[in-house]
Amino acid sequence: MAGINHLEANEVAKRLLTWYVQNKRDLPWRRTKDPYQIWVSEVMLQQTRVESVIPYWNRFMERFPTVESLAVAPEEEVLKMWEGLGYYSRARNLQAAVREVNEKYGGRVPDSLPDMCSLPGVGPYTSGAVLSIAYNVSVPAVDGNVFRVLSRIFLIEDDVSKPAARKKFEGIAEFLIPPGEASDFNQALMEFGARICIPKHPRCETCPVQSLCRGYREGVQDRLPVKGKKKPPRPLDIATAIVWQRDRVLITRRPPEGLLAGMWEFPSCDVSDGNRHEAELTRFFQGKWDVGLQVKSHFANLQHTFSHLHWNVQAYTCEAEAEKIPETDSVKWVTTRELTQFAMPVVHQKLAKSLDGLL
DNA sequence: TACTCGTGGAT
DNA sequence: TATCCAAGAGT
Repeated sequence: MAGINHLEANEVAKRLLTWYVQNKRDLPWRRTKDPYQIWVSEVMLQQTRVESVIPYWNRFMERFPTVESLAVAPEEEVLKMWEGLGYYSRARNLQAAVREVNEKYGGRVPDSLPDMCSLPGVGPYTSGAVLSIAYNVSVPAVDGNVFRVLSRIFLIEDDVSKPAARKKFEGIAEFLIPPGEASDFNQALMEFGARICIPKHPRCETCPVQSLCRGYREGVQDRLPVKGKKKPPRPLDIATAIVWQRDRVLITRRPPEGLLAGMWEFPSCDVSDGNRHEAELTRFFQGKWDVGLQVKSHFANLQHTFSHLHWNVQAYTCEAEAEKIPETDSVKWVTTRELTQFAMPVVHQKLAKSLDGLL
């Protein structure tokens, strides 16, 4: 292995493993060896904090405890269970993958890398994580923690935001795995990164591998890993119509692909071109349902920032001829009570919450 | 390769 | 307050 000898590797691995066994957190998905349940946890944990995932995973396991229970569930119910977690294509891909496992593999989660990796939503990290953690297969599972930990210990200055860096880190991570210890060791790398070798101000004073850490020795641990800077979110102006008909309000379902795919929302349109919101909303309803829309009053102004977008949402209370807007698979008239049954993005949940005062 | 795709918490 | 960013994958 490039610049790392066996003695060094063995010592680093041994100390991380020992530290993990003595210090690991009691997380709910660590109480099971069920590959499906571990898989679900890994998907939920993608780009998401442990504390956020715990209640979602507990509810999800209660409702969908097995591959088959998730495979046969209505997609809308799965999405509702995922509401608030973000990256909703994870839920759609997970169910598609589980259905594939149910049919092609008789309901047993694959224990081979090619099979696992071919499933939708299962990439190089998740496939390695499930195989190693659930089946103890000796494959690497390189996530953001592992990039950070290895880049510091071995002083690697490759830009980890570039896909090319992954190969090098996977090679080292695999090289480090003590024979027969893939499950604990891969989790040790991640747990260590989450608790000791943290992004800012790493706790080097209490670090079990301090004496072996090249980054610490050179005093550069705070500048690792090397990572390209993100672009700021692009601003987007949105106009939203709160359309009432007696005690019911109009909601529509977003398209099955793209931002917030399949989520329900109050009818909205992009008004970033600077046109007047009333005119744009009226045109939107005219084009979609061939119905007139009366914008009554400004209702709320909400800001919401996504990874790459910044929404400025202006919501208006409106009136329209409800008879001309029939319900379909993607159009519903619902009471505020029924609203809670539909998966909505957080920004529209906030609008929904403030609707109660309107009735 | 670079961009898309959410959310809430830490600094 | 602004920025970063957390157990990534798809295109």
